[in-house]
Amino acid sequence: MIPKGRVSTYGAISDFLSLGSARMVGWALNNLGNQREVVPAHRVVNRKGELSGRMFFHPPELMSELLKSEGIVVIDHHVLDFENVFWYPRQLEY
DNA sequence: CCTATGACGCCGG
DNA sequence: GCCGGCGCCATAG
Repeated sequence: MIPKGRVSTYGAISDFLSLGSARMVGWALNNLGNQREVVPAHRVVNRKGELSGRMFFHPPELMSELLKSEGIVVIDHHVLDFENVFWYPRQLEY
């Protein structure tokens, strides 16, 4: 659900879905399997706006490339202007 | 069973 | 704001 041009965090998603642990979001993303195509995993960063999961992309630079193609500026593995780009999960948004 | 290890994050000092 | 400690929970060994 994360809109293009925005990013969310492991903690926010865990909180919204009441998963009990932000780690579970990382676990889920790592076990997407065939759903990799429909889940925008590249839009999930840690609470500091850092691309902590970049090593799971092939190649690793793909994560920042995807974000850049959506208008997000990434500098040194960090989302620029993170506070304003951050998106907290809601019901739906069009 | 028990320990260690994470795509993590809150809290206290 | 940084850092250590700890809670979190699925998995591997």
